[in-house]
Amino acid sequence: MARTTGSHSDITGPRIRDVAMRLFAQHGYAAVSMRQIASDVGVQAGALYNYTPDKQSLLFGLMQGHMEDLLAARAARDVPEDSLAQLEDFTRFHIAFHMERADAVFVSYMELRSLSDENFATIETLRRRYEDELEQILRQGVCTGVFSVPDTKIATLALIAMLTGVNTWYRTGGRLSVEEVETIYWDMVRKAVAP
Amino acid sequence: MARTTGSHSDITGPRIRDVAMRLFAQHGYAAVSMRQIASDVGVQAGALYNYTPDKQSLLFGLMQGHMEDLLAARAARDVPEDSLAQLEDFTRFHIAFHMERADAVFVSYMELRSLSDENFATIETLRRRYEDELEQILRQGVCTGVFSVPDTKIATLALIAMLTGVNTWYRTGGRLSVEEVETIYWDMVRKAVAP
DNA sequence: GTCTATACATGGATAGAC
DNA sequence: GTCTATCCATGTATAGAC
Repeated sequence: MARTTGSHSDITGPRIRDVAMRLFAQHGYAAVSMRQIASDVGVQAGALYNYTPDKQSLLFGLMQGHMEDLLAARAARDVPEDSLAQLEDFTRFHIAFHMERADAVFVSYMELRSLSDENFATIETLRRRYEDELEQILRQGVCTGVFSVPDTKIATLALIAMLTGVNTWYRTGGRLSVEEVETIYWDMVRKAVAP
Repeated sequence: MARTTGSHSDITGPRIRDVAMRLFAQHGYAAVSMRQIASDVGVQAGALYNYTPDKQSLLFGLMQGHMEDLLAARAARDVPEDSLAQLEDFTRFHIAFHMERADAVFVSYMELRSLSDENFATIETLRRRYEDELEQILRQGVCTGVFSVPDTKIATLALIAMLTGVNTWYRTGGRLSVEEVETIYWDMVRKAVAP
């Protein structure tokens, strides 16, 4: 059936999000203009406001979407029984998920300060929920003597920082596959928390 | 002796750098205006240009100064003989140095993309030189069997990411002293690279 | 060395025609 | 749903007086 010329609501929306994510990751939220986003999408600046009330909401939607994808993907996973297998599963999941979404990870970490207070609180809650999963694994393992760490909260943050650091150097098409990177990091994680 | 009223070249210069570092860390380079920096310093915007040719040079000077401080502080240290002691020394040095300069560390990492191509290359060279020191320690230790890591380059980046991650959670005046934090991280680093 | 004043570009966001 | 045109705020940087 016929559609009015120039009407692409089902295409333009996702395209705006894709382009904004890429530009925010590359140059930073504050350094990217709505005109630049529109130009890359192939529309005029005014058209963007059919999809987002303002620039801040566009950023927040991207970050919230990323965090919810992360939690949903994590929740969809079968959790092994013993602590060591759980930690390996978390490590491999974290690396694989984050390597596939370099832009979203970068934006979600770097642009926390660009969020309004209210939006920041929302994202922080989601991020904390994810961190808590790792801390639970560590805490239980410490209880049963499978792991030994000086402080489960600090170890959680230290491991996540280490794992997310993959994004600073990994480039798709490099000499290592995702699985090889997973294995390299798992080796270090396993030993770092060993008794 | 008398000084012309309103003349403070020896005070204003450092103040501009301090204020700019703090504001860049808090809001990001692109989000901070020269007017805002001037306002916090207590001068008019035009006066800033007696101290920096432009905003980009101000950022670059801050980052270059930080990296040179880092390398100088590192070079001033006595290097222990055996690999394990070298790694502990590096770990404690990195944490203590970075914890004391949270703003500079944050800016130097987050604002790499705000640098011009030429300035970026200069900073990258300095950063690489620092990373190479850690990689040398790891490489030698692997040779002599003191350490075992899957890949010294990746291990270097993983450890630095983990250590620098302290800055995401540590706040001065918290429950842990700098030395306690050093010890907690050293425990994990030591084990992570153990054979 | 700092000020006031300003040139000039670019930003977010909106109004109304199609 | 998109466009053109525009409002108005804010940005970097400079000129010239003091």
